[in-house]
Amino acid sequence: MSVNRKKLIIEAATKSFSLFGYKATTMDQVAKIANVGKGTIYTFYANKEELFKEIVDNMIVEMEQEADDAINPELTFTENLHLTLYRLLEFRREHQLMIKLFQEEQEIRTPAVLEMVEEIENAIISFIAQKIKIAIQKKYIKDCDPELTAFLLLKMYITLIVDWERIRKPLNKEEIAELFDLYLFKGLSL
Amino acid sequence: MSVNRKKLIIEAATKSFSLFGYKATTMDQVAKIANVGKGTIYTFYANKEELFKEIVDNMIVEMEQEADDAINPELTFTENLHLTLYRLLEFRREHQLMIKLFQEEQEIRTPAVLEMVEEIENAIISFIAQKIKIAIQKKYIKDCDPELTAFLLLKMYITLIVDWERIRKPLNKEEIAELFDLYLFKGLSL
DNA sequence: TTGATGACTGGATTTCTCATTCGGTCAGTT
DNA sequence: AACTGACCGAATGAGAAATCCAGTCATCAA
Repeated sequence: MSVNRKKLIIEAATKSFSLFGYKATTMDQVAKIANVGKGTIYTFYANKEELFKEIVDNMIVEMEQEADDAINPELTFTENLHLTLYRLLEFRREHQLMIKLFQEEQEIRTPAVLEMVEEIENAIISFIAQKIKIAIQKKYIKDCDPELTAFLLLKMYITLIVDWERIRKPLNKEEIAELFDLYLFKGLSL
Repeated sequence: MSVNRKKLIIEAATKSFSLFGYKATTMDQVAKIANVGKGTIYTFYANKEELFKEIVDNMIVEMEQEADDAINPELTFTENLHLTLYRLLEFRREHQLMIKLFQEEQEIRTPAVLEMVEEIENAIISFIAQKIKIAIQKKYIKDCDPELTAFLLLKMYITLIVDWERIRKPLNKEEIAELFDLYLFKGLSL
């Protein structure tokens, strides 16, 4: 083959979805950026949604890698969990495609986007649940439902970082780590 | 006076807002149900929004009374907190006006409704924060920011009852009480 | 004279119509 | 056989016209 057309398409689509979101990206546009006939895209992907899924799945892999990189074996489980969650939320906050996706989820509610956002949430929860499962096995924490715990941890994290900021003063990284430790690990009881 | 027109208006407005929501309730409709001229409403309330606020504020008072009724002095603080939060969320789930409000908040996003929903949330948080503050004074729980804690407790409760149900099997009252106790009071650490 | 009223107004919203856009196909080209 | 882009029609958007409704105020009844 002369050039890797599939790669060109993926790059073009990533660029376009990140820049304009799902709805505002047209297949003509992707074809043009990729220097490829529109029909060629359909030899690799059945439809726009499948192309989108490929791009999002790539991003999820990238995100999980970043989260893994945040882990430092020198630190305790709690500290690492904090770092991981923080990195995941940072990724959500900084990554162009994520930003566009959440915007589109809120404002336009494109069904394909709602679906993908759900997939991203599930990927995050599975990722955390995996870490929790290991922590239970290694007796770092009490026995509990890993999925439910992961779900709760994430929600609590989002509450501390995003929701609380919306109504009161934002918290810095250290304060969040402290609160996280207080509420979920030490517990409120004396 | 022959009849208490203000009372008639409040009753009519409560009925209409509960049945049709804010947007779909017309001042003509309220006037008709109350058997009152439309202009009369404007002698008591400056505009539709003020009338709405009166109705919502009445509901908040009712809700707080119900939550207080749920408290049983024989039980521990944790158990009572659980009962209170549970009752608050039950009220939210059962009360016709609440249901309509949350629906309208999600689907139509009427600004006046968004504002009122926020006021309701704030009322709930203040209510819980008050209980927390007392619990700290009486040394039932660790020292912590009462507002932030109330906020987190409520969010966590909603997560356990509403959000988790959406993606997995719903939890019953006892399971919630148990999880609530595990996560927030005992903590995950061994 | 005063509290009550409902016809009236105009800005906002909805509905209808027509024009445009874009996902997906396929006949033709290389 | 791989690739292309003109073409199709369903979906969406823009614009105009019709309708709705919050809020006013001239009028009325007591």
